[in-house]
Amino acid sequence: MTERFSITTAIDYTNGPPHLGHTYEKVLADVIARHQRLRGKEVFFLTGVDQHGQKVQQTAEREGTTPQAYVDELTVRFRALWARLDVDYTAWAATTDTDHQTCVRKVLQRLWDDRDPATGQSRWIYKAIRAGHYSIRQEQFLTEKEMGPDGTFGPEWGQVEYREEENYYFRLEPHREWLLALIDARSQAGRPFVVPDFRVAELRNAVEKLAGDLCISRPKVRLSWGIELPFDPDYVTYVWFDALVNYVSFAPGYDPAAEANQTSFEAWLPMWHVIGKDILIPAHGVYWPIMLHALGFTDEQMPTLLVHGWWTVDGEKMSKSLGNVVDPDALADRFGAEPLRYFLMSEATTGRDADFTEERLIGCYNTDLANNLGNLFNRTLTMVQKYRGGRLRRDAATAELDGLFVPDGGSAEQYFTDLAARFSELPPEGNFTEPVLAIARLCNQQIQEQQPWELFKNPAKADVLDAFLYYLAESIRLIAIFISPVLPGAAGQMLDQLNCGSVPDGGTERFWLADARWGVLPHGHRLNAPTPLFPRWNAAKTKL
RNA sequence: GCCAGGGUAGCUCAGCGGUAGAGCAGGGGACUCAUAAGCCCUUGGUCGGGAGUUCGAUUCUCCCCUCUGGCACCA
Repeated sequence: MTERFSITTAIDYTNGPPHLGHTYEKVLADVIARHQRLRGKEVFFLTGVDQHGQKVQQTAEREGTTPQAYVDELTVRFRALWARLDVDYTAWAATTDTDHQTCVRKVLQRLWDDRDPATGQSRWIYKAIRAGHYSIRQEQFLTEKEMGPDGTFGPEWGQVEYREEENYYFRLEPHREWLLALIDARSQAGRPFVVPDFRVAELRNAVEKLAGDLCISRPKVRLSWGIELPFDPDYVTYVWFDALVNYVSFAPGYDPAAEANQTSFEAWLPMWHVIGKDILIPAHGVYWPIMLHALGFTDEQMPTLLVHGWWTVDGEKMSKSLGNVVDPDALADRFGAEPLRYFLMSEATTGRDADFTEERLIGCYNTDLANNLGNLFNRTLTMVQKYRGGRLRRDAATAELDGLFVPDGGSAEQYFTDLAARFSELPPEGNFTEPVLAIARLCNQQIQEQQPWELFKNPAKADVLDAFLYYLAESIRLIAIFISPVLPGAAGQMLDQLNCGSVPDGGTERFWLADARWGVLPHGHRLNAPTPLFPRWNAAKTKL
């Protein structure tokens, strides 16, 4: 059976347009998903939007529209951006979707119905009254630690009122020891629960200090924009049991009412969740695994959390008040979607914060894409056209070139096999651009070394020239395959220029790691004339 | 205050016990197939500071400074 891989992103809150951070996360997940597909896996890739909650309700009211109309409009913008950036998800999560709402209600019902035989009470959910100061803006009760020295609350909380309110709570503490054991076991097994693993200790600390339970409801009288609790129509679900459930509600074949997970659904577990560092603790690192555990998911079915950092702009935190929020659409307008994808993936070290500057984006584009990759394609194809009328000879004396590309004198076959194996083993948080650039650099070096223009002048060296051109053609075909997760569009153009309309063993997929081996282009194969893939960006052009 | 992660060439980072590395940026050179790209050479670092262990420390231990996250406390 085909191996499976599933990956999700956080779902974005539809209270404002998408920014660079949203974009990075989706591109990161897309690149990982494409890499897995390249390896022949069947991929489930879920992303989407979180549309409920008080802020949406309030903004919609303020703008004189309905919450649904308001979120629909923003949702279109998110989807349009992902389409433009070639984010190739297989399922779309929107929390106002009927199936999702049904699933959330079933999940809650199941936990509500899971009774302790001794008391007859639900083992996981209970109702309780809580009194205290409540921030309307932040939708939460405040504790003493938020109170200032003078007994008042800071302006960041907005209007604060004293309130007595009855709500439903989800028990967290009974799962603490289990979660600690899971975190430790996963680290010991070499596949940490949180990647990169330097965040594991952070999460562990948070779990050790876990206290109190999770409030999962809001009275309808003050928040109507949400999913009604199945066991109490006076309440709607508060964010986590709505938003987090999307990971399973939109997955194929999940049925919360079933005793055990269905095999059709289990086949997609465990999942990778790509999230920002701000929502690791407590949402994804604490609430979510505990929710899954209460629902009967096994330890083996628990996800891995891939936690990425944030983007700053010119060294400063992105914020609306600073006015430095980067609009991904504007960047794509100016520089193109693919260069933007490339920049995001090569500039950021997964897990850490990264800085965006326009200079770096342009520098990265010119150096890597125009000068290195693009120019390599252009010069290679041009030489094949000029020296051999566009045709390759596969049967030339390749043995003469063995060892040129490999320090220890290995064969071309071995070289390609090793490269493909190494590329295949890249972890999801790995660097997908540098290994490809390394191949391009090697090719550029070898061109200088072999001096094909001299070989061309010497009829006695005709065989060597043929062999060398074939070697270059195969190398750039390999590059096209390897770079395809990051630059799917450009990689397609690369194969077009190589006249690889359909890849031999690729089946329905155009990019297939199985094709990343030596000697695929047939004898007499005709390459197309080159067109520059990434025209060099210069300052004059920016003024156009 | 506690926990974790950083502090290595101008920039982004790798190395993590045995004479300091890569890419980019800067300087010089030879070449011409190419998007004035590429290639070669090169400038540049007492590897945050101090002490210790060791034949030997960027690499291990301790202390300190500093940045980033998380947690807590005071109020």
